[in-house]
Amino acid sequence: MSNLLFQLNDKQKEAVIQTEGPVLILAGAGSGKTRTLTFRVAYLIKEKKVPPKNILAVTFTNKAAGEMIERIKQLLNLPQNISPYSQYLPHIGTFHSICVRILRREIEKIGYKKNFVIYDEQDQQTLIKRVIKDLGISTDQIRPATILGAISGTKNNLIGPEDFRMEVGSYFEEIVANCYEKYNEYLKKADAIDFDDIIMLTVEIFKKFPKTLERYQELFRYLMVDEYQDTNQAQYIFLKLLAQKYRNLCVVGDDWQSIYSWRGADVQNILNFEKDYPEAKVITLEQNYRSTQTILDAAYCIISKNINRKDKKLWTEKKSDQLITSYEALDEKDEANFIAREIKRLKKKMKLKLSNFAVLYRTNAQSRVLEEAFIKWGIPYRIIGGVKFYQRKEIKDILAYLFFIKNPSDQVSFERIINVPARKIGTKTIQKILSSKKESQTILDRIEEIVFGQKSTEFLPKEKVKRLKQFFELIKRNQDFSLKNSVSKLIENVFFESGYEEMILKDRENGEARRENVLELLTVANKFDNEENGLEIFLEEVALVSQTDRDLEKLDAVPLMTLHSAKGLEYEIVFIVGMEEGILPHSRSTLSEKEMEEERRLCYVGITRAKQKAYLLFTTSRNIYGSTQISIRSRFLEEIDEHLLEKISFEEMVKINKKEESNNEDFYEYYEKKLIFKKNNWKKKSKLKKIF
DNA sequence: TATATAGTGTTTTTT
DNA sequence: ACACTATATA
Repeated sequence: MSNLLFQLNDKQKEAVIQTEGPVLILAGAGSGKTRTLTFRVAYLIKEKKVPPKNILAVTFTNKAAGEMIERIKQLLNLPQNISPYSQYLPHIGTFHSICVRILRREIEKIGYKKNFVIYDEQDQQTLIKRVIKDLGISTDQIRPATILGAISGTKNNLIGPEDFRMEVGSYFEEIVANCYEKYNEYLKKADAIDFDDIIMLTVEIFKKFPKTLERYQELFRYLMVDEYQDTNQAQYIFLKLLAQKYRNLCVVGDDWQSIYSWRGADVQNILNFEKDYPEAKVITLEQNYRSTQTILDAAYCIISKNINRKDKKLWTEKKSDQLITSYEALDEKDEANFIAREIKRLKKKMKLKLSNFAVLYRTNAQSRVLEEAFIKWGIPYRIIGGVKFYQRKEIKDILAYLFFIKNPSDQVSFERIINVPARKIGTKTIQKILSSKKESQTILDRIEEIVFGQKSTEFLPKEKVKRLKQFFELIKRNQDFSLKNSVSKLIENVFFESGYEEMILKDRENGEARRENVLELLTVANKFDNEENGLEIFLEEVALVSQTDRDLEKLDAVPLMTLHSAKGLEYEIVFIVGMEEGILPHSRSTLSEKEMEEERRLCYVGITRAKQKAYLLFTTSRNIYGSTQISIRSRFLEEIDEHLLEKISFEEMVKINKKEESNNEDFYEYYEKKLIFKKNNWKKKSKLKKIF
């Protein structure tokens, strides 16, 4: 182990051996924070002889947790196939996965059933719409998403419906208060909790039951938290309560990379750590192992304009041989073509893989033009983020069947599947079933009653009863089936029997692809086939896992993603597009200084992803919401010192490419046309547009 | 209940 | 430009 410490620099070592008491590690971009954290865990176990089960490490993504477990296994020389719940491994997971585990054991204390289901964003949407409808609120003025956002923010601040009502100060808040109450009521009726509840209810239990809290304080004696700048109030209190007794709380983060405040993350948590824990040891990791000094300097130019931050100065031993390149494109198409061109050129010249590049943008809408250009130039690309696997309709539908089979009270899942595939059962019939249902009755039981009851045809038309009976039998059959068969077999069964397969294959265009998605789900489910209560574990995992780790990394392709998705990643060459006022910084952020600081951090995160070189692109004019607008260079671009920048004009770009690749017909032809286009000025734009 | 049409609002999304 | 949703109509 002490051998291993040689692999760390002095500051990192300091952070590792300071095992007792509160520790704040301010880890700059690329300073090896995950490495430090992992070593610290290994050090605690090997040198300090702390039992692994007394260590809790919290990350923000399942991916990060998975990677950390892998690295710790290696450091501790543990077998690869060891169970993640083994006593030889510390507890490592996201806030949500840790809290769900706690809730499964303790939630009955506060009157919930312990086999609750977890509603994701889509489920929440459906539920809140139902609430709004039932309360008779008009959606002309207020959008469901706004109300949901307000409720979520409130939950993140640990404010319950009653407390919220007391603080109501406006008409809008009054509506939110009403919705909040009913929303929670409906959740409870469906034995469901939402993402925010996972943390909030755990804290509630800790506060109400000191004995229970103490048990967890004893268990998690050593606490470590990654990405601390992204914690919200609820998570902050959760940690505070757990750390109260032993005060062994080590947090790692970088206030300069806080980019999720709009989701409730509070930078103040990291900025105030020393106030909360006056005896805290503060260690700053400033040596950067990723980028060149030029990149670090340029990034510093931008971040240094922020007032609300701790100061630090990143440095590197890497020498800089490349400046930051800025390119003024004619429009977004030229911008995209420049990148495609440049990637082709550099890939050859520097012997890079496509996955060594990355294109980053502020908004998802910007990806389309890029995709078109990559297709045109025949460059494989991959969109990171975007529509997630588990959010695709066919996957959600099949999962809803499983959820309903497992929990026949689950109203959201019920409404999702009752008429998919079409069974001619609409809102009217659904309404009748639900409103006639007794409190203690499951939805399925009520349907059974209707279908087999004496006066069934008085209650509903014959046709509907027949359809409902088919649905009832489908669910019943599969409930029985699920008792004797594996999850994957169950999925298969549901997929065929429900007529879902038949339905999606009618979609000539995407049917086959959608079918393959379901088959992909089957592959995921296979992993749970040998587990005791496979269905349960499978649904749990599916509710908490996003799709990030499912990216097929095999194919070499250029990753395209938002600046947010890029956090934590690194690439040799990084392109940031749309360095324009209104895009980066985004127009919605220009009103408040706080939000402007976040945009600046976003830009900082983007630039510091680059190991060798960063390109900053902007346009002269851009098509936005269907109309062309003249663009203004981003203030962030102006903030970078002149001597760090190399500006390439359109003509220079053409010259470089002609010289280096005069044999490429495609390219030659394209730029000839573009040159003519530019000479011909703006007036003829529409005419020439057709050529490209 | 399914489908056509007009109207609307456009950030970011680790769980 | 475009996708999504609420409303009208078959």
